[in-house]
Amino acid sequence: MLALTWIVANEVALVKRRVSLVRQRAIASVPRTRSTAAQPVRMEDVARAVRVSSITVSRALNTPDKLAPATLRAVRAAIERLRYVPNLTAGSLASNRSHIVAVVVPTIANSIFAETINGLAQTLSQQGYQLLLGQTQYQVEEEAALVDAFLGRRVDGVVLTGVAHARGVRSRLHRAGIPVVETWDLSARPIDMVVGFSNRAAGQAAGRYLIAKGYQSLAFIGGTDDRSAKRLAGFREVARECGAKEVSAVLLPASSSPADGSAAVAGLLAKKAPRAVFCSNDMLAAGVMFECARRQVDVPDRLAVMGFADLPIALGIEPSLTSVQVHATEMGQRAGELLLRRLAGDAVRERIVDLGFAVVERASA
Amino acid sequence: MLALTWIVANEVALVKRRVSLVRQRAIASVPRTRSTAAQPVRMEDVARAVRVSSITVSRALNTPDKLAPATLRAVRAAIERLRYVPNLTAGSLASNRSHIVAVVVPTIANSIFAETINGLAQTLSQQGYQLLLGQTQYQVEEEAALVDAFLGRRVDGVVLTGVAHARGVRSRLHRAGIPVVETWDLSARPIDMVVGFSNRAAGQAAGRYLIAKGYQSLAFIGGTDDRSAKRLAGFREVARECGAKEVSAVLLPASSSPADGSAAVAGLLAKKAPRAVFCSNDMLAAGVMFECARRQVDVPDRLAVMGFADLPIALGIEPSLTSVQVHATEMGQRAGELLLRRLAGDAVRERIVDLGFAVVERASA
DNA sequence: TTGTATGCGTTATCAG
DNA sequence: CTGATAACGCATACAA
Repeated sequence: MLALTWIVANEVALVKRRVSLVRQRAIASVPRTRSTAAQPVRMEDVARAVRVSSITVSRALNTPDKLAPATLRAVRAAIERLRYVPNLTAGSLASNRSHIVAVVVPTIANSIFAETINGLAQTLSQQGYQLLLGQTQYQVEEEAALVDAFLGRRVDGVVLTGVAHARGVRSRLHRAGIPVVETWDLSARPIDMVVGFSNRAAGQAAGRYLIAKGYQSLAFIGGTDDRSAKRLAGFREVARECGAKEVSAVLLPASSSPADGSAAVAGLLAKKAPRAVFCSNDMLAAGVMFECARRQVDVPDRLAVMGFADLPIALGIEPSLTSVQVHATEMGQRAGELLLRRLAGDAVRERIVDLGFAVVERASA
Repeated sequence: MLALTWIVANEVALVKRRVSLVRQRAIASVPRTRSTAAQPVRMEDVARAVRVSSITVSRALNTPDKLAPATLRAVRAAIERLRYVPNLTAGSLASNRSHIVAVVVPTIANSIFAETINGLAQTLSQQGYQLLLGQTQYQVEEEAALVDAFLGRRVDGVVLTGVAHARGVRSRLHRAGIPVVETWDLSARPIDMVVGFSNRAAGQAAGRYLIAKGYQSLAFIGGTDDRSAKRLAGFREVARECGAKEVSAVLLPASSSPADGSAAVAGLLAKKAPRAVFCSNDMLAAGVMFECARRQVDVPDRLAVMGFADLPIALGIEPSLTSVQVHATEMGQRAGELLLRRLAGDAVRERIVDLGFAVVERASA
C-alpha cells in the first residue's frame, strides 16, 4: 500500500506538471481575456527560471539569510525580471498568518482617533503588518459585525476602541485566540490587553481643576458613548463631593463638530448660565468658544471653557483652550507594540497599560 | 493513460481522506498547542455534521437561494452550533477575489481625507468589501511601497489620493489589471478612473473671488504637495491676469494644523502685509484667524481670509470662514460606486468624474 | 438541488 | 544550504 501510494503520487506529479506546462503556454500565446488580466506569474515560474525549487524562492523572500548568496542573487534577479508579485493571500493560508491587524474606531472623522490609528499604523508597518479599518459610527452594534468580518479574514490581531462592546464580541475574540488590545479606556478585566487611561478619573480631574479655580456652577457637553459617559460621571462625582451645584449636561449623539458645541452652549446660556463648561471634545469646546465670541460672552471671565483630548486647535485657538491631554498617538503605538510582542511569541506581562492624562492649563479656564 | 490517471486520482483521494480522519481525531483529543489555539472548525466539519458535502455549506453561505430551504436551515443551525467562522483567506485564494479595497491617503489626521474614506467605506461595506488603509504621510515614495504591499494582498481595487504618483505606481497598477480610482484631483489620462475636481480651477476661483471683492494684494499659505501646488498655480494665474500684485506664498510641508497657519501669517504680517490670504486648508485658515485675533488684526477689514475644503470649523468659527467646498464625502462614495460597478463586471463609461467645487461666501472674506 | 474532482499559490515539515 | 511532498480551506466547473 505504501509503495502504491508513492507511485501514485509520482504519477500525479507528472500529470500535474504536464498540465502546468500547457497552462503556461496558453498564457504566453493566447490574447489576454480582458484588457489587462491579472498577473499569472507564480513562485513556481520564478523557480523554473532560476532552475531551483519554489521553496527556494520562498526562502529568498522570507528568510534570505538561509540561502547561498549566489542563489539569492539569481532568484532576486528573476523576481525583478518576471515582475513577480508574491501572493500574500496564498501565503496567509499556508502559514496561518495574515500579517493584517484590524482596528475598530467610532469614526476617523474625529481626528483624535485618527491620531491613535497613526501611531498604530506606524508601529505595525515596521514589521510589515497592515491595517484593516472598521468604523462603527458610534453604533455599538456595528462592532459585532465588523469583528465577525475581521475574524473571517483571520486577522492576526484586533485593536478596539473602549472597553464596552457589543454582545458576543468578547467571547468571539476570546475564542479566536488572537491578541486583542482595547484602547481609550481602562478595564480591570480586559478581553486581552488594554492601553488607555481612566475616563472617569479624567472627568474627576477636570472637575477638580475647575472647582479649584473657583467655578461653582458647572456644565458638561459631551457624547452619549460609554467613554464620554464615564467622564461625565467622574465630573459629577467631584462636583457633588465639593458641594458644587448640580452639573447640567448636554449629551449629543456622535458629535464632534464646532456647530454642535455652539448649539449646546446656546441652550445652556439660555437658562441659568453655568460659570464653567467641560466639553468632552476640543472641537465641541471650540464651538462653545465661537458661540461665546458671537454673543460677546467673555471667555474665561464670564464662562470658563475646558476641552478634552488636547487637539492642535486647543493650542491655536484664541484664547487658548485648557484641555485634558490624553496621548492619543502613543496609545496607538503602545497598542501596536503589545500586539507585535505577542505576535512574535513573547509573553506580555503588563496587560493593562495606563497612559494617564494631564490637565493642560491655558487661558480659557 | 487516461484510465490510469483516473484510478490514480481516486487512490490519492482515499489516502487523503484517511489522513484527514487522523488529523481530525488528533484535534479532538490532543491538548491544544498554545493557550487558546485558532478555531479548527472548517467547512467540512459543518458539512459532516449535516451529512452534506462541503460545497453545500459553501452555497449556504454564498448563494443561499440555490439550496432547499430545509437544507439551508440545517446548515445554518450547524454553523451556529459549531461556531463556524468561514475562512475568507481560503475563499479569496480559491475565488481570486479578496473583497478588500485598498485606500491610500496622505494622512487621516487631516479630517478632510477622513471624510472621503468615510464615504468610501460606507459605500463599499454595503457589498461586503473592506478597507485596507495606507498613509503616505505626504512622503510620495511611500506610495510605491504601499501599492506593492496591497497588490501582494491581491486587493480587488485601489483608491489613491491625487494624480501624481511615485515611480512605477502607474505601471504596476496597470499590470495588475484591477480597478483603480484616483481622487482629489482630475487628470485627462487617469490610471483607470478618477473622481475629483480641478485643483487649478479651484485656485483660480479663489483668486477671482478675492479680486472681485476688491483685494489687490494677495498671499497664499499651503502645502508642498502636488494638489496644493496646483491651487497656488491657479491662484497666481488669475492674480497675474487681473493685474494684482505678485502673490507671496508660504509653503509648509505636510501641514494642516492651526499652529502652522498662525506661524505662517505671522511671517506674512511682519513684511508688507497682504490684504487677503488664501489658505489651502481650513485648519490653516483657522490658525491665521486665531493669530489675527491675538494681534488685533481685524478679519476681514484688515486681512481677508479664505480657506479650503469647507470643514465644519469654517461654519463654526467667528467670523465664519469663506471657503471652497469640495464634496469630500461624495468623492469617496463615488469612488466606491465606480469600483463596485467594475467589480460587478459592468463597464464604466464615465471614467473621469468632475465633482466640481463651490466658493462658499461667509464673513471672513 | 446536490455532489465530485480539482486547483488556487504559498509555507511547514521533514529529508538529504 | 536545498528539495520533495503535503497541507492550508475554500470555490469553480462540471456532472448527476
